Amino acid sequence: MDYLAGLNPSQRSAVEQIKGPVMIVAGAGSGKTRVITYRVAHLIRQGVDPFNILVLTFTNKAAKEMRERIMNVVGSEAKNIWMGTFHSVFSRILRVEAELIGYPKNFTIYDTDDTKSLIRAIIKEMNLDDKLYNANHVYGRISSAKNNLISPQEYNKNEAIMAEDIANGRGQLGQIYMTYAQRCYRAGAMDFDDLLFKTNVLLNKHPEVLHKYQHQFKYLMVDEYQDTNFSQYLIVKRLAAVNENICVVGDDAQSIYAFRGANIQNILNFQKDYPEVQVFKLEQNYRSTKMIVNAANSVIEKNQNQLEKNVFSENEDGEKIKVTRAFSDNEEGKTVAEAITQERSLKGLKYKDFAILYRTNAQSRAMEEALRKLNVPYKLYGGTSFYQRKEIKDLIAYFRLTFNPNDEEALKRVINYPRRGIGDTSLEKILVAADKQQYRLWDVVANAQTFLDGRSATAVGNFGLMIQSFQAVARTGSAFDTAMHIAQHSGILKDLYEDKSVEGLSRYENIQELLNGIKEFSEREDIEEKGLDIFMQDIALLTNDDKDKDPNADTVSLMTIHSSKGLEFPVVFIVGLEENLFPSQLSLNSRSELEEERRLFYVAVTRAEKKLHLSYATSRYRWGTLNNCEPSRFLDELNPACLELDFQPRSVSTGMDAGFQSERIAWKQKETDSYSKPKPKVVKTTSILPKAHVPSEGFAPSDTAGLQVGMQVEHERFGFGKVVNLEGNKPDIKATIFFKELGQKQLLLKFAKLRIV
DNA sequence: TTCGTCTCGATTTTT
DNA sequence: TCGAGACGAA
Repeated sequence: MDYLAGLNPSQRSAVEQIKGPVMIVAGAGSGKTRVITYRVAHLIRQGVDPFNILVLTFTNKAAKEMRERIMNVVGSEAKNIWMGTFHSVFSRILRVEAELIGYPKNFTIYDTDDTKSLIRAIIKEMNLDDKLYNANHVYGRISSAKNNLISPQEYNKNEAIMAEDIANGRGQLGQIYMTYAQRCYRAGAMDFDDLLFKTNVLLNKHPEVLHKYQHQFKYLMVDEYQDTNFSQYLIVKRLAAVNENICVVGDDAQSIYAFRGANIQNILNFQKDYPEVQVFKLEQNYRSTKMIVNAANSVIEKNQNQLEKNVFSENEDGEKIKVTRAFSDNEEGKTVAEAITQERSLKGLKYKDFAILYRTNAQSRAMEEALRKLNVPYKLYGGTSFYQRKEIKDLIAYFRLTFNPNDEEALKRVINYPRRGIGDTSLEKILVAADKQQYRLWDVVANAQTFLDGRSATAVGNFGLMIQSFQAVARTGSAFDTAMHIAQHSGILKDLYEDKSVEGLSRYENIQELLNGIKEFSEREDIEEKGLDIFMQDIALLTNDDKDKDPNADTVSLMTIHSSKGLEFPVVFIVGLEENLFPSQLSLNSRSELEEERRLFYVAVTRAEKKLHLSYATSRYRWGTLNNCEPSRFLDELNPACLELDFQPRSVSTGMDAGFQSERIAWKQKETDSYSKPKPKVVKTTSILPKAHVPSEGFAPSDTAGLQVGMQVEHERFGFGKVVNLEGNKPDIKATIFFKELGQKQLLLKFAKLRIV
């Protein structure tokens, strides 16, 4: 039981409570992973068969790490635990049970690109306006329907949803969803959301299957529970219904994926779902200094509706948080880079002790340039992953087609790559033929002569024969031999080899790397089935999972705050603390979105162990134009006692207690000044707008959903006014407002920042 | 069918 | 600014 010795009392009781529903509320840096891994180890030590334990995580990386750590305690038994991401665990189950719900066992998993491409195709086929039916928007809509377990049929029957779509001028959305689902079904494909949606269908329609897994998974644990969506919630709830040995771990303060359907209510309501739940709170932060923890607390307390907890640190007080103001994004980069070199030599730190976190990927450019100038080695996280590269996706599309020739997206991708004279027209004919007669795609391809004529029939026929030959090879060959055969005979390898450009070379190398990976897989001794089809099964579920990131490399880490979740660094820089950037402009419409931004800021702050730097620029290039920026409201929200400014904030009033609020006002003042005495400056659309009105203190735009004619409003710049008319449909509602100072103006509600008075 | 030019749109993204 | 997708000409 020595592993229990290193735990504090609340950690220890959370580990030891193995029966019944348990909720562990784990504050940032409170040793959460430790508790989960020890709890699983403890279950096994108490005689629970690893095979009866299911642990669900959100990332492959988390699953992998935990498994390794559990192995350190209990040894190789840990191999038999069911542990993985929601998607990987349930796709594994679906591969076994797929036929019960009408899918082939070797169904394809459509990734986001496949999904969007199919949606785009459907929108086109239906002759809809692709501006109005923007593929991203439609995808979001379908995805959230699935996450809330609304089937296409239910979607179309649901009056509220239909009314909303019609009000938005998108009455055909339900039809698109319907068609999309049919096309996926016909292609033998599931998208990411389907892996959970169809699992729910399976468990719902087949009580015997539900029963089987309920009895197999006697103990359930869910990590990052605050990030679960309804679909995931229900799967967990169903599986746990018999034994109720369910333990969820999470931190509502770190819920940052609501925009993707995560429902923070799942964790907030857990106690309602299981009234007899045992709640354990891990409140001691072992990661950060008191200063950082206090600062973080001072921010997060501005959110309403939280699980009550008191995160504290017994570490050293630590240094104050340094706030830097720069004139531009480039200057911000420069100060950060200089601070890193300085602090590194001053404190004897390594480059890998530093991280630069930002809200949006676009911000990395200025940072990268500055680091390069000072020869600071850095590593950029995020971005396109290996498996998202075009050449990799192309080759994989051939693999997909070999095992599931009805895979429409794979077919579209490679039927004419490399070039073989099958253009859009022929492809369209194939799709139309399949659609009209409800044939499977492959039936059309394999019988090309029936549907096409002349040259294109031959070309498509040959393509079909080629895929068949791949299937024959796959039946007997090893994963590697099959993959190599396909790479060669599809013409991909040749096509890339002939491209001698730098990019072409690296594409060729990437293919080599994929093939090497498959070779390694072929030679693995710990698994029995080693066909290419097995290798393919999880490939869509792999992401950046750091096949190339060497954790020992001494480099500064650059990443978005989202991808920093779960990580920690001695010194952290959070850059771009400006209104409309962080918090993001798009989050200002609703309280809940703003609260999510605040949680994001909380996550960022709590990544730091020893020292935190914050910075903002007063101007920044965005989409090619120079914009003026104001300091983020989050700077105001931090406890001023934790801050150390490297400049004198201009104060309009006393000069004392000058927070960023006054800095912001001062900034506005400055804009007004510069307005009165024009100087050669980069003219920006917003800066030439009237600035006469100084918004009332604490001005924050209201949710304008309920705005009605006759209401009094305040506009950030135009001042007070009265709504005289509203026209158009959401989200393009146009309001006519009569402003006291400026007269009548028309504003689009989605842009205008209005406060309802 | 293919290739070059144009236009639009643009957060975050564990899967 | 940058990239993907659409569109039009050869």
